[in-house]
Amino acid sequence: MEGHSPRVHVVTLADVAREAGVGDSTVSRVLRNHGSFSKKTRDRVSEAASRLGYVPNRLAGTLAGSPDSVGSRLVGIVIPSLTNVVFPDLLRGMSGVFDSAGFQSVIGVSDYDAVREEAVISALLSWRPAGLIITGLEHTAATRTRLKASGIRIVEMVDTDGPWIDIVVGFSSREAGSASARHLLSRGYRRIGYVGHDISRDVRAAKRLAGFVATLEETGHSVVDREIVSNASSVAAGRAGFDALMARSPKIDAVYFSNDDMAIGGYYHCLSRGWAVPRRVALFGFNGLDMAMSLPQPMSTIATPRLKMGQIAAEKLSAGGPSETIDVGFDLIEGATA
Amino acid sequence: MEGHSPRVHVVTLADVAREAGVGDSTVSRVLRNHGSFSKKTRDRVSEAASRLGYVPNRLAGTLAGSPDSVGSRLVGIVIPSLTNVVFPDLLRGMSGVFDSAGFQSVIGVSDYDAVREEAVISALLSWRPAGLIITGLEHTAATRTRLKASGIRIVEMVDTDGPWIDIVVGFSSREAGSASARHLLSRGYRRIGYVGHDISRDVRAAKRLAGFVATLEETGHSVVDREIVSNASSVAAGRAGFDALMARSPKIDAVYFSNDDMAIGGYYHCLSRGWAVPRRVALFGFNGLDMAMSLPQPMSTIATPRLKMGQIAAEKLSAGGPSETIDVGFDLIEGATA
DNA sequence: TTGAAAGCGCTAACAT
DNA sequence: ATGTTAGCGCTTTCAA
Repeated sequence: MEGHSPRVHVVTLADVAREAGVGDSTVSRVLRNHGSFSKKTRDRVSEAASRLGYVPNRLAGTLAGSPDSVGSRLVGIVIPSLTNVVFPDLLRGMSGVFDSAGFQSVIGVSDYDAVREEAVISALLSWRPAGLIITGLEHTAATRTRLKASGIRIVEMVDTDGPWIDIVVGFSSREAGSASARHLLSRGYRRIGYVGHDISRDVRAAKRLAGFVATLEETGHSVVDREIVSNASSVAAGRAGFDALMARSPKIDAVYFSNDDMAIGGYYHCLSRGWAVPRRVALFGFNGLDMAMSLPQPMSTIATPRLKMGQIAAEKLSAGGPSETIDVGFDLIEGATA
Repeated sequence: MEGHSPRVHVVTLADVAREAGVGDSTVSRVLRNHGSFSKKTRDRVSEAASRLGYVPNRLAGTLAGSPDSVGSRLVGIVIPSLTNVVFPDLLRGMSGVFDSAGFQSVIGVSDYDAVREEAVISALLSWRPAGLIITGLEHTAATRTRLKASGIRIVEMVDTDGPWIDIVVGFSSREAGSASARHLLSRGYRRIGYVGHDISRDVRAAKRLAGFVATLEETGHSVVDREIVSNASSVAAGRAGFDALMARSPKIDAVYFSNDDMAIGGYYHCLSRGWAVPRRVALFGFNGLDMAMSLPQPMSTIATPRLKMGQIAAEKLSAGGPSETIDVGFDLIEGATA
């Protein structure tokens, strides 16, 4: 800290009060437009405040605030990753709602790791947020306990398959996998492969695969071969995985990908190889990304209501109703690739 | 709030002190591992703390903290949008640094609007952050004044073309545009078009275009036709804009896009039309996204060090050196599309 | 090594 | 309608 800051005196509420020639509490009332005061004092105060460039200290405000109003106008958000487009979309959904509600969000990234998540949640809790929005239902026992003990609103978003804490907003990952399997079967594909990214960390991708496999097996079918790349999902990873899979099992007639990024990689590979899609091989993704739906042949995939989930999660957090589970569902997109 | 919370008593430092049979300040010292205390008390205190499930209240801690330690372990981040992949990448870069430094980040979205930005920054400032990372150099006069008066570290990231406040981490958008123009000219393209998204809001896209046009004109050339779509940038928008442009000016031999998303749309259109790239028409993007580089023909584009910018921005914010401008540069990728 | 006491900047009774 | 007085939960002198 050298560039500026010769120990800047930050303007406080007391400074404003002195400047306006009124008491502290009057300033507080005027600035929060709460309680009663004459029109004249209102003007004097707001004028003094802006003349001094007063910025209220929310830390102090929240600390002093009534013990009823649990927490501040801060909300904590925990997402597994910023790499995956899905999460920025969720944030975007919340953003609108929180903006109009006057909430600020503190964001933590768990990196798909329940232990890191525990640490991140502790850190967020120490800011005494009004509530927490977290991703998925898989948490450590300690996290679950601490969350319940916190007494604040907890929203778990994205997935609905499992035990929850307070409010859940999402859809069934397992069911999404099943629906994908049913679609491929109904189209007549029988030699089905899978290309996925590191699934030990992405629990929901694992659940989709589980639902997918279960549905195939219920009808006497199976995944004939699978290729798991060790990295996070990406177009490049999908392309490499698909290449490896098809080289090993060329008779495969349809591939289920862990998500659209991966599936786009597969599609690019088909383009390069000159393979007709879906004649030579059908492709099925997950997410319903813009990039995937705008391909020369729109991807067959499952579109998830990410913005909507974010919005609902934010609304439920700020509203304060009973605990509940909201299933937002998903849409199977019958694209041109499967 | 009904699900749980029959007015939960949140454990305070005083509770821990009572439980451990010591004074408040002792607990404070032990928990922050600062000052001196016997090994015995250390154990008693930390045991009591974990038995009670104590979560320190950072609001109170920061408020009480020394007036020297400007601000908390909170940093404010302002980005224009969450839609554009670029910004999550920047956040990701910061995330790692802040995690290890024990900082929490509060994020605000300005929606490419200087007036909204002003409001967002005020809101962030009210949490008394240790510093602020904001995007770009274009701010309202009021924002600039308030930022300077705040006395905290301010990092402006992404762009270096213009007047700054404290620390700048980025590259020259104008120069990126120029480099793109030079590349297309050196490859022999002469009938050059432009397809862009709403540029009145995205200042940096406008600067790139300005640099691009200036360089063409310096060498006696010009942009023969341009198509601006009114929406935000997306693959679909790029495709539509490119279609319109080529329908109107079919003789165009190269197109400069406002970014990779848009350029991918153009590429998809060529695929659908069966146009050979770059023979029929060359394409040039901006950003260097995974999606663009993994195309059957890797996109010719400019890759920007987004993670690195985020990292450096975060480091500069936490480190506290003199004001400075750090130019991280960019890489022109000689792909297969131009 | 430890405790007591004085705030940090604000809000919320309670007076007036 | 407005001022006065306690705190909110913590950190930090300053004594002991």
